[in-house]
Amino acid sequence: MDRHQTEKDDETSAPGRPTLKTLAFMTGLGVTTVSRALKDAPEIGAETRRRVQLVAKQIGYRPNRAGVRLRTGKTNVISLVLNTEREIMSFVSDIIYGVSEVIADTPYHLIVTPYSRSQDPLDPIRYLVETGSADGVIISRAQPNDPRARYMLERGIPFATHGRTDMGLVHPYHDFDNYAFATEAVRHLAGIGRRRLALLAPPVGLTYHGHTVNGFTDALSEVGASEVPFNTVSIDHSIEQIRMRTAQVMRRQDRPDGFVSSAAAATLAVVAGIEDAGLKLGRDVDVVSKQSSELLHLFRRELLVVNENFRLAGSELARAVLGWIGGAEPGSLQSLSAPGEVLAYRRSG
Amino acid sequence: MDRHQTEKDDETSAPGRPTLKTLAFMTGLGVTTVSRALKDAPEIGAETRRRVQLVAKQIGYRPNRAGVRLRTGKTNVISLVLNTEREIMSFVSDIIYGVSEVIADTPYHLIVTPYSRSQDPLDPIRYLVETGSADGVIISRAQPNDPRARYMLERGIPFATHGRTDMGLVHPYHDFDNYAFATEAVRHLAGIGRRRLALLAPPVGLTYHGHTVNGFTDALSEVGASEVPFNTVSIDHSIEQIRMRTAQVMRRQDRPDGFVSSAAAATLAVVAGIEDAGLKLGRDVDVVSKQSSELLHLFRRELLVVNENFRLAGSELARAVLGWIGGAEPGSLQSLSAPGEVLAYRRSG
DNA sequence: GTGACAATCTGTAACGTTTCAGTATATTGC
DNA sequence: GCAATATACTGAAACGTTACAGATTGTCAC
Repeated sequence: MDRHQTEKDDETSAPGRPTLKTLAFMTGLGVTTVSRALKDAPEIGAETRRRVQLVAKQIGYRPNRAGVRLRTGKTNVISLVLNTEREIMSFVSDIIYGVSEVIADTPYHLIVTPYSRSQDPLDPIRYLVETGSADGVIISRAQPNDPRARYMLERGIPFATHGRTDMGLVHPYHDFDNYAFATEAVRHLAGIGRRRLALLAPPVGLTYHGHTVNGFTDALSEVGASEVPFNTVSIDHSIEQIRMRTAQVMRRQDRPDGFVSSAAAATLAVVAGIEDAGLKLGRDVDVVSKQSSELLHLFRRELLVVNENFRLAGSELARAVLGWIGGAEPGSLQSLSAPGEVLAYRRSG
Repeated sequence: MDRHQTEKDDETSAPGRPTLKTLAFMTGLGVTTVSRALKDAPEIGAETRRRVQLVAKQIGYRPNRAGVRLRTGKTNVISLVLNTEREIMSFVSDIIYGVSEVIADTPYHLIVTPYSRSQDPLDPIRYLVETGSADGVIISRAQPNDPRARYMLERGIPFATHGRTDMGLVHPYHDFDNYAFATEAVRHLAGIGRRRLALLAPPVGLTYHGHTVNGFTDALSEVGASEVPFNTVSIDHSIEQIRMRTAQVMRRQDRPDGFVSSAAAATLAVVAGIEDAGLKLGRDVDVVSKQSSELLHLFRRELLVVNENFRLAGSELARAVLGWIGGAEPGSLQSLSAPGEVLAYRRSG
């Protein structure tokens, strides 16, 4: 009766995709043996192993994800959690591709889990953890005291953050060295004679706001330049708001003669504001901006740029999560990307 | 013995997330009844139904995806298939958010399936279909004779394409009316006195290349303007190539006095090329460009723009796939987005 | 020859869900 | 009062996988 049951289905039911049962029938072995043979278990004879693997390859066997997931809890999914309104456009695109590159030859799938302004950023994380929807999570916009990181750390679910936290807790991250970016930017501006600098910073809640501001102010005192306060807007504000505030500050007599901007789109707004005030980039004022795709030099050739590679960030983050899932020490999965030189495409005037 | 088995686990094993078994124990019903009650099956008493649903809500029951998927084959996954190298940056970002909006209050997850230049575009589709990894697929960069669409149509897997095909086969799609875009662009340029126009078109293989070219040439003869051939580059070419070719053509004496460009990034390159040749936008030549984020007017205020909304495209595509999955007629799930007016931010000179 | 032991292989159960084929109980027709 | 039928519920089996606890050999020491 058992025997009967075991054999009745498979030789006839060819149409579906092959399963362990199919392989078992074809090789004349038990499904357990096949299962173990496929993962190179030592208690299976070497020849049997090869034989099973050969047949599996030939007929294109692919383990059923639902079966594995149900049995083991392993989802083979990495979730990328993104803010629907606030992420930089090229960030989304590049980080996805970066992650994809790394997981391409693994069984992992990438799922994108979005959340919107109105929601608690913890919501999507809770969902993922409670439903066990992913083996690992990547979050962006890290905060010094990040409830999401804390939450995942408590539940023991592997994750990596884009940006660092500052809670005395150790976890994988990848970050761009925004302190170095800001200091280099200030030094460069000082080097071309700029002395009154303004910073268009990242939004206040995020960790790299602090890094950027610190780099900026440290370098200011190093080179003996002064700061023109410009903290009523951040790169998260709308193009229009940034443009207006820039125009305002540029119309004052104590206006800045140099800007440091943390994002390319925001830089477009800053330049527009400068020109609204009737001033000329490269003559009256210089702007150093981060950019993630090499387009700013087309916009205004006088712009000074520092490149940040989000695709690299994506790869690093993916590597970090996979590493943690694979059992590596979280502390060994942290990386910091150094900014390159400040690039001047061409000076005008 | 059965009895014993059935009851032994659940009252004690609280820690894990609730399953149908948990609910069955709590309500004193069988798992079958609970399962049916949760999906409002008519053969379950009205009061029982309400009771089960109440308890389920209270304890936060969520069906286990792996269980459902294994049993029914339903994955509750939509896959967005993207070309790692060729997609427009903002397209990736916006379409993901557009899709997300629509699937937010459904059980669907969005997985991103990338493929690179080197691969056959059919590869990722085959993978998805063979492994049954998604209930529905969204593809971009539709071709007149699209093997991916044909393949999925043959296997009966629901999908939607960004862009139309032209194979006499009916399937859901969303498209921007690029024919209308091109005609409007040409008319506008003619309206401001431009008579020798060049088109920076989409790459030749894609369906909307044809739409754009047809709109362009039809409108040319309508307004009695002439075409300056510019088909050695497309918007898929690199910034540098487009820039160089533009500069070349602008140095000839029979140079164009108007451009129509199908993508914003490419437009930056065109403008750079124009200026390389020592000419001035808005005086010597005008450019009408599509854009998907409202940034071009910051770049050069003389640019003429037509907006294309990729977030909308994402939503429409998601709605289309879900509709097909839900049993709607594929032919009823097609939409075309009309371009708005050509927007002139400010004329110079 | 026998007991011990390693080397290979195997069946059963379980993960959580839905479908199928029932089983009780109440209701109806007559 | 009894069969037929509707109503409300139920257990068993199956989806494909892996872990567990064997089972069957063959080999070796003595």
